[in-house]
Amino acid sequence: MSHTLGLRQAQKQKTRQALLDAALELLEGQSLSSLGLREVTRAVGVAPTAFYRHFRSTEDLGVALVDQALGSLHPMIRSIVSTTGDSEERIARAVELIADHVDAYPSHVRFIARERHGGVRPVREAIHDELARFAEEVGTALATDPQAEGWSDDDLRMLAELYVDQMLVTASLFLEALQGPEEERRHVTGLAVRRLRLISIGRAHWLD
Amino acid sequence: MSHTLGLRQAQKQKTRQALLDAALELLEGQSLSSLGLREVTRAVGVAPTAFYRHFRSTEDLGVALVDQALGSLHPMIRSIVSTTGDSEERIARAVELIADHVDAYPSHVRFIARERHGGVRPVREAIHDELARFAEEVGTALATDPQAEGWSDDDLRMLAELYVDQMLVTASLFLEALQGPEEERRHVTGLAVRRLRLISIGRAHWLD
DNA sequence: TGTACATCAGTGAACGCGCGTTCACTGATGTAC
DNA sequence: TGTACATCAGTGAACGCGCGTTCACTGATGTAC
Repeated sequence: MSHTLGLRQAQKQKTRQALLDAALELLEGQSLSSLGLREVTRAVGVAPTAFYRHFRSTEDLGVALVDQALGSLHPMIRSIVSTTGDSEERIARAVELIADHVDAYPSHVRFIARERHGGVRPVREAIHDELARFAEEVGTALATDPQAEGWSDDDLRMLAELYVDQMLVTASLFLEALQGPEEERRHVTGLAVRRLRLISIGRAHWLD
Repeated sequence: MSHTLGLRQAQKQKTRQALLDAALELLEGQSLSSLGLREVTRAVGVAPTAFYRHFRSTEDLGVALVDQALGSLHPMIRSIVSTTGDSEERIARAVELIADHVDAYPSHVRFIARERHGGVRPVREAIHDELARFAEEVGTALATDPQAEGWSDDDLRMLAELYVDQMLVTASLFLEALQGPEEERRHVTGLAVRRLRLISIGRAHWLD
């Protein structure tokens, strides 16, 4: 029979997740470097000291949030990468998937955009490392594409990083448009599609 | 005869600038949303209350920093835009100018990268507005290029924004490489050049 | 199944500290005559 | 040029407050027999 968590462990996980969720919500209006431990526990409804049963510090909590936020991004990247069809179809599908992701996890996207260049080094580095892994994955996928014939490893890596960057920039634009009218979101969609189209054209003529 | 500031006004400006400089330095290790007024005055060596003679709050100081940081960026953009020569020469020159700018004003670049998606709305908006003006300027310059014939206003705008984004991304990469070995900086240079080259190629074949 | 003991997530009081903000002030600079 | 008054950048004491961290604790859950 499979191992079920004891009651105690399960309750602990629940509190931990509540702390992470509360922190993420509080981070919509501020940066991690100003997030207080007491703020978080107050939002959850536990004593401040309970925080230490789960994290050493808010910095430590921030690193855990990176795992969570980029964990939700990973499947989306896999989807985009594994989409089949011609260039134009794949672009449309990628932008659609990004928009859906922002709808589903706006606070994850905000957290990553904010802390990617934020004031807390370990968090910045965790994001950086994870994004490098994404680029690696995208690069590997690109390498299997017939279009990649004749490309150097360095150039493929460059393209992969450009795609990952564009994905984050696009997600960030959708996030800004989240509150706005439908028209604004369509504008972002159009912009993102044309950016990717330009990159795609550049890619097609790279070896000319 | 020209108007010279009185002694009193001159001294006030000096203190104000000292506050801005001290804040910028403190912001190398944290975000604006956690910057304290007392920290800043302590670094300058004035009483905490003196702060209020110059700014309503650290948020207000942040907006003033945006003016200063993007003010230093503006001439660089003009330089890049007004560079003549073929595509490859202009790309090399642009990347060189960006690298030099990061060397000259690393804390300006760090501040903009950090607060562009940071936790303080008025600062975020001030950066956003100013970057939109930069894109406008780049777009106007692009429109005069013979290569722009047949391009829609929307597509030109898209390209201009892509260039402004790339400039910031590149500046941010140079910033990360600032502490590292010369080799890393050459790597960033190569990467940035090839990114711009890919965009340039996409641009050349946009109307195919 | 029942009992005795161990574990440990969450508590609540207490601490010293630095924060932002107020206020009446001082004394150098500026201005009017 | 000198004098009398106004301005105002910077001061220093005081305030109430929320912060992160410590500590001994409680009582539900887990384990050994």
